[in-house]
This record gives sequence, structure tokens and C-alpha cells, in this order.
Amino acid sequence: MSAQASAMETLRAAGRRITPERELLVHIIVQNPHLDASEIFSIAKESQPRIGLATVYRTLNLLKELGVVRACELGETHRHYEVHADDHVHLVCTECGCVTEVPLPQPIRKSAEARGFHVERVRLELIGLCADCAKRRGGKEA
Amino acid sequence: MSAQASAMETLRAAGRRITPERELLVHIIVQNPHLDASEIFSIAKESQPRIGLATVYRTLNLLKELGVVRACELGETHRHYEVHADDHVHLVCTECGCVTEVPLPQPIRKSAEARGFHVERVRLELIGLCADCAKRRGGKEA
DNA sequence: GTAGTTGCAAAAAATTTGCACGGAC
DNA sequence: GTCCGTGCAAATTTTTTGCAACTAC
Repeated sequence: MSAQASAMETLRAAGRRITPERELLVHIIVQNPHLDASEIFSIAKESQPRIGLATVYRTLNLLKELGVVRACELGETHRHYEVHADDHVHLVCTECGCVTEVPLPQPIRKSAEARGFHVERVRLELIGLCADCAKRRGGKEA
Repeated sequence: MSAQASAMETLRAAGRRITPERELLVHIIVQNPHLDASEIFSIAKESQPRIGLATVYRTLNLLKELGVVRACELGETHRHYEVHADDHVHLVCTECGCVTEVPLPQPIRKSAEARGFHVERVRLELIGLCADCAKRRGGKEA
């Protein structure tokens, strides 16, 4: 099942309605996993000029509550929304909010579960330079 | 070197001044790695009642630029600031902003580097229930 | 037909900025 | 002493909310 279909299914399962606006917004988020609210709004207006910014925020919040998307602020200031479907280590408890850290061993998920942590979503990030930029930079600067 | 000292050293190295406010704010962030801007402000006021919210934001932005702290939005809506020092996968390029994904293999860092990605910081997150909450929940609900 | 959704505009919250004073170097 | 950093208040930006109209179910 595609990420899009999966998201809509989650909406339906939660008893929420499937609207053209929601289809559109989810579609945009699935296609461009790294946009912030206003960017999503801009793109949405291209195909649905009458859509309101409030709808974007309301939809985004709904999708967050349902666990369909996740807001993330990377590096300096860029904040974006992305679908969590993929398997992508801080142990963040969704219940009490406590955060436990694991030493970062090999079988990440196993390690957490060995500590009794119930994993719902895994997310990893490596911040640095992609191959192209690392190459391009090459000589200059450290 | 402590995270606190390390952060102050980074400030000094960048030619920025070491002020009581910055010492205080860094201290708070190091001690409580999961606060948002207004929470940091509240705690700061306890020991420095005259500190301004603007200073918190300016300091937070400065520390982000210097790579001392990182803003992160977890789960639903809680956004916080934390020090990156630890080794904590999305390949996020700090240069062009592109984001590449890795299949999540065993030696995470090695895998990324094998793709030519220059890793600067590693960060992992597992979202779910901590052992206590998983146990407490136990019977009721899924 | 009913109740959840939407767009618009206004309200509230979050973040940034201008300016004069104070303190780090 | 100089210039960066600070507090305060105002400006700007971001996010939420109220309400009547609309539509998915």
C-alpha cells in the first residue's frame, strides 16, 4: 500500500473524512518529504487556489495526532513535515515524555527492545555533507 | 571537557563573548536537554529574574549557528533544544539541503560514508513507550 | 440530513528587531 | 575605552480560532 493510501486509510480508520484538501496535502507531503507549513501551502495553492492556510495547519496537526506525519527541525532553522512509514536513538516515551539514551550499538532496534522499550517508530539522521557537496568543497576550507 | 565548557569554548573560538546570560542558558540546556524556548526562559528567570525572552531566542539562534545545540520537534508538538556532543539516519546535507535515505543497515556510519556522505553528526530516535509505561499500560488498550 | 471540514478574517502565540545602556575584553 | 550583548517594547511571523457555508458519508 502506498504511503498516500496508507495515510488516507489511517484517516478513515480514525473516523475522519476523506476530503480533496486532505488528499492533496497528504500527496504533497508524500512527494516532498521536506517542506514546512508555508511551503506546503504554496504548492497546494497551485492546484487548489482557494485552499486556506488554516486548512494546512489543521490538517498537519490532525496528521501529527494520527501519527501519519512528523514535524522535524533540521540543522539550523529548516523545519519540515514528513510521513513516517519507513524505518528510519533517543528513547522518547510517548506516554510520560521521558527520554532515555542508548549507547548506539549495532542492532539498534533490538537493543532498545532489550531494555524494555516498546518501539513504535525508528528514525535516524546523519547530518553532514552529501557526496557531491563533499567533493565540490574538496580543496577549500576544512 | 564538560559539555558546558565545550560550548563556552566554541563561543570563545568564534570570537563571541562569554556572558553570564550565556553561561546560564547553556547550563540550563545541558542540564535539561529537552526544553523548549519558553521553558528555558522560565528556568533562567529563577536565577536571573531580569533576563529577557529575546536573549533566550538570540542565544538559542547563536548556539544553533555554532552547532552547539539543535532544535528538534518530537512526537506531537513538543519542540526542544539539546546539545549535540554525543553520538547519537537521513543524510541531510548542510550545504545543499538535500536529504538522502539509507536502508538502515548495521554499521550506520560506515554505510553512509561508503556512499560518499561526510558525516558530521549522527542522531537517532526511537519513538515509542519506555519500559515503565509499556508495563503500566499492559492489559488495557493495544 | 448531519456533523465534520473548509475558507476567510480576526485573535493569539511565537520569534525577531530597534534602541539605549551596561559589561566583557 | 570599544564594541558586543542585554533588556524592554514594538514589529513581524507563525499558528490557532470563530463562524457561516459546504460536502463527505
